[in-house]
Amino acid sequence: MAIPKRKGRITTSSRIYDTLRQDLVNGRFEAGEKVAISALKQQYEVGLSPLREALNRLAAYGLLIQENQRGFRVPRLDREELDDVSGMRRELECMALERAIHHGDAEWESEVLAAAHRLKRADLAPEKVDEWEQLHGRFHRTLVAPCGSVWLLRFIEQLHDQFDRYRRMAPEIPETRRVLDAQHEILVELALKRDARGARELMDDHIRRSYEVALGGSSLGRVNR
Amino acid sequence: MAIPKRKGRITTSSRIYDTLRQDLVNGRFEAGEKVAISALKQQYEVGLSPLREALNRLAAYGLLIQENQRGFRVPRLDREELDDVSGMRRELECMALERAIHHGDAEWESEVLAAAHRLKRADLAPEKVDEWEQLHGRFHRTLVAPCGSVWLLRFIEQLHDQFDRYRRMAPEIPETRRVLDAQHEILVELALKRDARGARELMDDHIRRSYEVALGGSSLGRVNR
DNA sequence: TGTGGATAAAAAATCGATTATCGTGTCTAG
DNA sequence: CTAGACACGATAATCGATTTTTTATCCACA
Repeated sequence: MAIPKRKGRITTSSRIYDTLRQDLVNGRFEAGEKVAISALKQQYEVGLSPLREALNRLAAYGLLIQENQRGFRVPRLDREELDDVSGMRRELECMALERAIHHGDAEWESEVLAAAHRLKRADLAPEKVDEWEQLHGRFHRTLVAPCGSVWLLRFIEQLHDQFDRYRRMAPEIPETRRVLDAQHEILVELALKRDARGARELMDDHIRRSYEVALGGSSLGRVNR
Repeated sequence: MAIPKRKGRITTSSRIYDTLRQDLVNGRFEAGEKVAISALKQQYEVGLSPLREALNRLAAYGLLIQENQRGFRVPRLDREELDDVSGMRRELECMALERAIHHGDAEWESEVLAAAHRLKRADLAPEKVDEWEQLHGRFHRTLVAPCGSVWLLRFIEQLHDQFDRYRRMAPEIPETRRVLDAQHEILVELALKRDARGARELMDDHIRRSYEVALGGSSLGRVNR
């Protein structure tokens, strides 16, 4: 994979961090797999130091597990973990949405509308899935952006990344996909109408349904525990 | 400062991480200060690589700010930030306490009692403040431990560290200190009585009062913004 | 057959040195 | 004078090699 070299004040370390984060969220690594540092080194064509710094950051962020003297591992996919992440997403994202609806101004309304539109118009071709994911993430971020708490946003982002590890493993369920997409539209409506209560409930349902989808993948739905 | 050279499966990197984390939380660095890497290297007697890895982790954790090509800085103390941290602490810690009261078993009750007792009996001498802080942190962690969510605990821990940067700068207010200590006792009572509602409210008040204390330090109380 | 222990191979962590970038002060053209 | 180019010392980032630790392998011996 070619990594764009040379781009302003970007350090190798942060470049490889971004790339790895994407790849981890998108499930390009086997869950539970041990990270072969020297393999990554070759694969991404970076040196050891920036690579290790990136891995350290990813571990602190929760996308890797660091074990002293025995390197890094990709966290396993675990039913309980998914339950936890989903539950917290519901708590925090609903909280944030409610606050955003209180504080958001006209500019926010415009951005929400724009983000929703871009998402709706996005190319659904399988090879463009990354692009769709990008827009989807941005839509959700835009929605809660003016919640007034930097830390809340930070936690939500983190949970999103965790959640997406599961969801992106899961097979598509066209039926549910349609519902989820429709909910995006309604979320916008409710947000613009400043219906905090309604938006909150819808967001809760939205995440619950996404959870159902995420559960479908990675054989966590089965009784394998 | 001598760092204990423990054997076992501890890496230099994680050792220096723990030490720096402590020192950052305890305000041993000037807020806003630029981290002089080579100075730390000497001061803590470690190599560059493990030191940089630790700094990267701390930045991902939120105790440092990383700016590409210009190293690391200690975050400034900022009134809005403290408001945010306190607000989130109230939301999350109350949530966790309520859940812990639901799920906690007899073993938990014992541990809460023990932790509270150790805290109460702790030496209050100024040179033993680190020890008290240790016990205080452990008490709060024990209280919410069985909340059922690993991520919730993780976030709370992170917010605690942020909060303590402010609180430990602040001057003692013996009056308030007495009230806060008394609240610890009552929190235990309410927890054992499984009075979720009451405990929640008290925890909220507890954090509000701590906030008042934290605000006192670092000249954030003044209208300097 | 299985267990313990020595040892070799592999991987992780760390070091010492090099390279790239920033910040600052100085100089010069306009 | 002043804006901009340039050079240089300081600092951050990265590299290549070395040390330390873990993991795998093999063999003696009960």
